[in-house]
Amino acid sequence: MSSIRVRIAPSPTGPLHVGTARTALFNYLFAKHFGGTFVLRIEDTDLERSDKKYEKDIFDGLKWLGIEADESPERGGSHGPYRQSERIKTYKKHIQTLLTEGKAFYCFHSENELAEEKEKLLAAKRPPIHICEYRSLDPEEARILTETKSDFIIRFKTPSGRKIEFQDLIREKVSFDSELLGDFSIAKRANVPLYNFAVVVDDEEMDISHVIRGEDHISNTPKQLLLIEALGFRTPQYAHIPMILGTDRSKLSKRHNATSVNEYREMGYLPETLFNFLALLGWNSGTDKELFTKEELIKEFSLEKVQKSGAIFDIQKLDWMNGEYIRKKSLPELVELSKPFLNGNQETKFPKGNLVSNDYIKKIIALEQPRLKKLSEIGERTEYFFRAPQYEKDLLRWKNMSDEEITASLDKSINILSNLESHNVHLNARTRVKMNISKETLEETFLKEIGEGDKGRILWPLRAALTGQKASPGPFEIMEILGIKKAMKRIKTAKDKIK
RNA sequence: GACCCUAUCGUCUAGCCCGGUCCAGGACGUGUCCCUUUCACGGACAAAACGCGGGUUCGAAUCCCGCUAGGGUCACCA
Repeated sequence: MSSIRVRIAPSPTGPLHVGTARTALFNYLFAKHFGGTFVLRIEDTDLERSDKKYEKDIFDGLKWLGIEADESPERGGSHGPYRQSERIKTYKKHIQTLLTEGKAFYCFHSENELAEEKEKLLAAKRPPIHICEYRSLDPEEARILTETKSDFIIRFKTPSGRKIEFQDLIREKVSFDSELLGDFSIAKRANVPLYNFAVVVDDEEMDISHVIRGEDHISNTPKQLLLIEALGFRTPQYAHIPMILGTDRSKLSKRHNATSVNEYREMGYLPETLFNFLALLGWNSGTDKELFTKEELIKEFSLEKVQKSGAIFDIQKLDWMNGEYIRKKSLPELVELSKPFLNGNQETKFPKGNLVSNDYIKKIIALEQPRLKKLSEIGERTEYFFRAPQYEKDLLRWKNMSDEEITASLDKSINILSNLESHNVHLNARTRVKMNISKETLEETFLKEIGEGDKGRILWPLRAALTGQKASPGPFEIMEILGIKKAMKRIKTAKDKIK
């Protein structure tokens, strides 16, 4: 059995797009499932638009997701170089072959002429394809012309009346008529290869066995097949995967969603979330299982289960899944992951002179772990642990309590707390260990004091005074971390608000 | 406009190849309830789909044809 080699070939003209990442993921899963090789090559012959900074973004994004290439510009490999810009010699050779065999020709039309022609055809409601008059120009004449004219491109002499068919691994049989292809371009100016030509050459020379790519490439396939045939190359297996759609069902665009992997990373999504989520976009295991580890995905993945129709990127499901993965994290891991999101707001969240211990952060994060959907939420949600909360006095009101009742409620809390506090001071003095009062003790004491009544009458104003939030963890857990002193201070502040 | 691809709950999808077990299953989201001072977590329940029209068949989400709708592609971008 011949070995499986797949590739992705992003062009570094923008940050790593989630669509590209998903294509990379499918290629990766497919290759790893069969113990094959995953190649990452960079399509950067379009120098004007390519940028090293984006190349790095692509490498980093893929690495962050856990999609490691076996061969790439960074890692090297047996089939390099892996940047198109470094493979120019190879392309030249094959362009020359096509030219001398009369399968390609020089075209001396100017861009303006071409644009005009296209416009006319479109206006006449005809397919805007270019069948070039230069295709039948005498090769010798053409060669002489290339010396005088600098502005020319090389086109493939598309045979007419051919039916081009291929078996797509996902869509079964797909067929095209060569008549609709026109004499497509394969290189510009001084032998700079164009996409359709370059992929074909690279795929051949890199021994690519399976081409798994987005559905938007279906219509490129017949051109590539023609080139493969003309050059006498081996034909890879094709699999065209559905597109990722925006909420309006069109191609995922910036207008409706974040589109780069990096943006999701910055929003506090975990790499395993995105890995899992992207894998499920257009593929499923055929079971009810939805949460998969990378290893499980590699084991389960198969092209037969890939969907044929496009899939909308549903951010709500992504949020849910991220929450699931956040809950799966061990606390120390989550603390490490959360730190960048806390440090980002160092100024406001950690006021000067208020050094916060790792232990303190750990406790806070433990409290938020079940509620978190995105790491980026952590800063805002835990702000009241670092500074006194700001809020309107009405927040303190439970149901329709009067101001007097609220004051009484807060007094009661102060009462309970000061009793506990003095008891604790004694205890700490005896054991010489300074300890906060545990949430269990707090809860037990409060519940005993409240008795059978409506717990909300005490607990809501208390929690509101502590956090200044409509929603938060419970007061006992908060006070355990915050300490009785600060808690009492906040309750007093609340009382002042009522007055 | 031409060509190509696609079509099950709002969304991701199972089922379709090998018609009956599907008055269509799961998940997200939504709603109600339970837990609960609040929010979340957890639990229970509910509403929610076979695009339309013709066939074939005793029987069609499943097979065939047409229509419609959506998307993609038609570069000296990739």
